[in-house]
Amino acid sequence: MTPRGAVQTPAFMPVGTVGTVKGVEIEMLRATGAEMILGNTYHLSLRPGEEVVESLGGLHRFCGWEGPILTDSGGFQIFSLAKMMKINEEGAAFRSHIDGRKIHLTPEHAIAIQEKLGSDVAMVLDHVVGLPCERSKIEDAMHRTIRWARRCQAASKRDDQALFAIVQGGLEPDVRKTCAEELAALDFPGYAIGGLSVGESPEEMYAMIEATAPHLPIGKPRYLMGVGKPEDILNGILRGIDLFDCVMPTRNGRNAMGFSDSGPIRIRNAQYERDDRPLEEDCPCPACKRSRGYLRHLFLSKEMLGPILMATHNLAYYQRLVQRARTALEQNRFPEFYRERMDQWSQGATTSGNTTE
RNA sequence: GGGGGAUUUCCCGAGUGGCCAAAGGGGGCAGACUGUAAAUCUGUUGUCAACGACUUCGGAGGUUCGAAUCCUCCAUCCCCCA
Repeated sequence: MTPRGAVQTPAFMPVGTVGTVKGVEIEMLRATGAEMILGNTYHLSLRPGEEVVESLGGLHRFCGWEGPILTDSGGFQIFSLAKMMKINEEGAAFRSHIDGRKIHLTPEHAIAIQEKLGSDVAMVLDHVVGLPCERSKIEDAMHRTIRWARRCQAASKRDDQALFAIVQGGLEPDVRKTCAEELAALDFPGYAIGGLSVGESPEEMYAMIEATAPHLPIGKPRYLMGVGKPEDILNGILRGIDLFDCVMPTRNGRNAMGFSDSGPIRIRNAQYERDDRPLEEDCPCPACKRSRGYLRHLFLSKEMLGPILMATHNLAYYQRLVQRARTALEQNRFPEFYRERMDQWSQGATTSGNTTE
């Protein structure tokens, strides 16, 4: 599927914004079962700069990950760094979050940067708006995203790099549909659904996937950007999504939350002080060779191994989750698997996060 | 033996008549985190029948309408002079 090998889908791609999946060494990352990871155009362009990455052999060699890499375009930063960004038809003008200098990111720049980084999949520059948002703004952003997608397509030259388009449209089903159809006509090798998990409810998000997916070309990868919690992943798969990425396993892991089949485990909580069990009984990750009590101790002691182990566990958990989903799909029993998982997670939630006492 | 300084809520440490259940840190407890400005952020941390009441600032008395804050004695610790 990519020049660096196939990726089994549905797949979860860990996020390595600045050329590292935070806290997780490449060896460990591979061991979790991850096949493809993310990098970020905006961040890497700011530091160390795409020229530097290129001169050091491209992003793969630079960071040591030999598998496929997808780079995000910086479109998400139009949303997340909105306070220091101005947008117009030409592109986005950022104030660097590092040193305050002005950065111009146009669709053409976004492509040029990603070509220098040498990722396997590049993303078009899109216009992400936070939700809720008034319809007129959503329409503007959607049309701009399509115009920018055309410009990205025109600027794209590397034939060893796929370029994915991104569907926008906020919470307006018909705007999503229009966007999907117009982008589908442009014949991109893959399509993403963007602008979700930016303030809306899970139900609204699922509804938007349903409003979009049917209008995307059949047989091409569908990537739900930035999503999400374990239950969001399964809900995405249920609605036909092939690719996911999210900072949640790494960030929440660093912040002492572990994911499990019984729901989230806030490992700092006093209830785990003398808990001899691993986070998850059958998990093969290095964190699960230790007790919850030990992991808690690491966090309370502010030892860096805590975040490292927890992030690693979460990535392993996410990989095992999509792996199990793949198996269930192959065996034609995904709905059962889905039901089973959702039931157990919601059970864990009703017992106030107290997983197994 | 003489002189001076200290003692504050779990810890450190502000506060020197009312606006003090008492600043600020730390620690504890709980929560948040969805294409990463995040190893970050938020709330909470005397007790209770709790928009009110009660008990706290080394101990015991006292002054005052009112004391962590002023006075007396006691205890403990530190410094200086013998």
